[in-house]
Amino acid sequence: MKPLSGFRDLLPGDYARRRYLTEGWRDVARRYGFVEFDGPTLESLELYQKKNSGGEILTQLYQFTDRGDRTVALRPEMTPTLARIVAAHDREFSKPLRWFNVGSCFRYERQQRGRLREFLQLNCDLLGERSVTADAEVIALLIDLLRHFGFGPNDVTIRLSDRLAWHDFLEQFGIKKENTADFLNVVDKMEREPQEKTEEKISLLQHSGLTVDKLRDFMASPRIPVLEPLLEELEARGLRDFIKPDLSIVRGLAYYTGVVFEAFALKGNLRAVAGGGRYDRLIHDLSNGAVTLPAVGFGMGDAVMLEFLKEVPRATDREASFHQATAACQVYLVIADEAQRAHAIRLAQQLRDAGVRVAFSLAPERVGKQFSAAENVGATFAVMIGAEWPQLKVKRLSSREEVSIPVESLSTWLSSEIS
RNA sequence: GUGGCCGUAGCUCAAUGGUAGAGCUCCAGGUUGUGGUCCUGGCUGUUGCGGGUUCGAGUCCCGUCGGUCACCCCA
Repeated sequence: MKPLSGFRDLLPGDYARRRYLTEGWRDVARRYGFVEFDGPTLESLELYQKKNSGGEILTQLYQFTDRGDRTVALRPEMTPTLARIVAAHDREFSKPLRWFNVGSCFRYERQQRGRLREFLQLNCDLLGERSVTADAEVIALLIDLLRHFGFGPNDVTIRLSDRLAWHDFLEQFGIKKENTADFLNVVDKMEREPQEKTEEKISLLQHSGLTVDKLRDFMASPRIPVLEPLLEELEARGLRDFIKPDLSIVRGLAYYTGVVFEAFALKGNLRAVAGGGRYDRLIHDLSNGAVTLPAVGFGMGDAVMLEFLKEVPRATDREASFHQATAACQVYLVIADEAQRAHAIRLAQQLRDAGVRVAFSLAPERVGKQFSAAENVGATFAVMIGAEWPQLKVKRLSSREEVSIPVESLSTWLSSEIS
């Protein structure tokens, strides 16, 4: 019996990796004053259809009709849920809101490395603030998340763009607002398509004098005026190294209105590890105009991150030390003399009361086996309880150093050794 | 959704169309107090599944399911 395609069983080792990731996410998000919230995994299909998410994501929905004849969908992303919740509780919170969430999302896609049908996503959103500082704050949080896991500017780049730059550009050529979305779609694809195809697409849109060359010139322009204030803020934070302005980033979701960005892994042939942007109209539209809240945020997926962590040695080392520090057990009691078992069990209990992670052999076993078991559960120390009770031998398994100490000083000894 | 490659023991893999194997893991031993590298023994397979060709199919053909890579797109 295997799980469904694109879904995962998490064995303890896998789950430890997930914990490393999610604990890091929460730790860094809280450093920025973000608070955690959650919402339902299943939503009304309508939430995603209403001009909101738009585009590709609608074709990837896990949707069905429930027993009450409601058309529902597993959430493919968190933002519509967040927007719905915030619109409903607008008056209960002072602004701005700094909210984050860690939860499962679902997309019916063909799976490959770093892409699954159920994945965990970190979502961080700053709501109720229109200023560029809010954009900077959110992008700084994204960068700090990456730095926290050991990634530097040589490992990952934030490609940064702004849809406003495109709106201004299109206005010069008299391209109508209703054609903007189609046009951004052309930009989104032009990196990957032959020039003739791009030309053909452009000619289909009503315009005056726009050519592919002009488009390329614009995209190659060294300065993007609308981005300057944001870049200055990031410079002031010392995070400019991570940023690469890139007008080809427009993103597929329909609701973005301003700055958009994607964090790209430069190693391991991976894909975007995170993406987001400003969506100042989503909450307004979702609430039919009842609530207007500007917002900016991003999502980061676990599937790509878990692969990415394996690609960068510095990140891998950092993760390894986490796993060592959180191993199943710190102390393994080796019962060398069965006559002392009662003492050993009492000792185990005392240590556990003191917060130490302790295990021991549940049945009589050869000392050699017990040492193997100590190794296998990742214990730092083996404490041997034998005929010389109440004297104990304490062995550090990594170095094989052994000291002999009386049982009453074990607790003190351990607390000074376990850092 | 489109295309390429691959499905053999828990894992990694082998087997010119002719009796399904190895290494690792796991389990039990190496008699009575010391583990990562020793020795011995043991367990596990409807060769992904279903058809077909053949005296005979893990091997060839078709379908199907699963994995993987690329496209697509994105976390």
